[in-house]
Amino acid sequence: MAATLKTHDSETEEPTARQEAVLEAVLSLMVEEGDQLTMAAVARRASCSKETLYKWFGDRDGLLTATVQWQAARVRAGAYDRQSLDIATLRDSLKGFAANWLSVISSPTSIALNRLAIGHAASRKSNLGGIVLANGRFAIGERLRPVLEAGREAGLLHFDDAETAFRTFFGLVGRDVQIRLLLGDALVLSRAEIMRDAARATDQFLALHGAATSSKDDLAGPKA
Amino acid sequence: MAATLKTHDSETEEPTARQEAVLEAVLSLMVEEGDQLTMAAVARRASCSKETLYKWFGDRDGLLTATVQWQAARVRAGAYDRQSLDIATLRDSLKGFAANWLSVISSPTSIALNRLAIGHAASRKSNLGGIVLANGRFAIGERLRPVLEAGREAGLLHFDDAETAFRTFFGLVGRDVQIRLLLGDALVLSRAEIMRDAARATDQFLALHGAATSSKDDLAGPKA
DNA sequence: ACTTGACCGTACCGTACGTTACGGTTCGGC
DNA sequence: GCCGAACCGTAACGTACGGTACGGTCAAGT
Repeated sequence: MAATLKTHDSETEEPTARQEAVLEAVLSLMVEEGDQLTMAAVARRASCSKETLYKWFGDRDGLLTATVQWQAARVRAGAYDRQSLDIATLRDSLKGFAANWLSVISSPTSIALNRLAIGHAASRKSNLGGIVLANGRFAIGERLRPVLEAGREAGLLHFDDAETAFRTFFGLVGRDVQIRLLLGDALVLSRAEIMRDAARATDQFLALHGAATSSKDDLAGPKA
Repeated sequence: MAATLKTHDSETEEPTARQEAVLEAVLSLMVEEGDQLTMAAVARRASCSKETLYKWFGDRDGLLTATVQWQAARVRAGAYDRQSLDIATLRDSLKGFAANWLSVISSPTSIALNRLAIGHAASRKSNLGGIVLANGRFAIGERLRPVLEAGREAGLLHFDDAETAFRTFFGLVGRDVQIRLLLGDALVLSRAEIMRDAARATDQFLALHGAATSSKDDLAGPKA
């Protein structure tokens, strides 16, 4: 028997294939219909009964939580290992992170998911926003931190606080993209544009924190 | 008689004082309860009848639209006139814009309003997201553009495209603040932090686009 | 063949909420 | 003092949807 996915709060058993099909249905429904994310619609789309939904996921919130967690688990891209860390490798790593992040936040799935989580954050219940944050913004922060630290140790980067440096990078990459997309702006990012923006953001970040411009260190954290 | 506010789509008559009180009630309810933004609750909070709400605003969407437009109209801060444009004045202008923007996006009102608009953008109806975008992100872009252009004409700034330069500034200022707040992260920005972040973002922007660092021009738009 | 259990499809229930209707009150104009 | 318009408070209606119950089907085990 596939135990209820939501026995506790953080207990995350792997969903079965059939259950994954249900989550896929939730996701597709979220992306296509946006609004009509009703239990009946999910059951119809997934060709399963509502009773099964409730048995597997407890309630509507459990289903949404499971969907968010499942999708979040799929997003993780491969970690960038620090090989011979020269400036070219570092730049490529940063560009890779930037391009990956832009791809994620501009994908219809991410947009729908973030809209859902934001709507949920308005009401207090069930921490969808926290899950999305932990697996999006904070996950990429944790994955990028070692790269930045390694860059600093190799003398390629200068900054005081890795977190602050990351947030600068985050801002340079994302700019107004996510908020515009969430608010329904018809902004399309082609693959080429993503690569171009990733390169631009990386160059800007290196201009601020790269070792080449040694006189810019203080920009990492002005003395309050 | 106070005509219905939503006779057409873009026809925006000024609300009367009493109507403003209603909109204020909507806003406060949105901020406090987040979720429970029901017509009955609005009527109760505003001490008016539901019938009056429907007479004035047509339907729920009309009420929300009127609220968003009314709030948007209040946000406009004074435009910064270009006096003697030296580098100190320019820096102060940029810092002022940054601090103002950070104050806006971190205010409970803005958070609630953006959540509402984002939730609405999921369903296709009634362009709340467009209104918020037009009066937020794009309005500040339009107001900042002349400052940037003047800075360039005065030889204080270097960039190819004002829009691109603005988006860089936007990213440096906002970073991850808005998305984190929208997703319910307990991030508090004190007045001092806002000022510090505004200064940091301004310094970073000037490091990228300021005339002092003449070798960084190409960062405004790398050649694909 | 019979039982068991997982599951589908559908009908059903209760509630929340948008919307409408209506009686009562206040107030400006005559 | 009377009338009508604007408005308040509340009740009522219809619907959408979360959640539950139940009968029917299929497959596996005995």
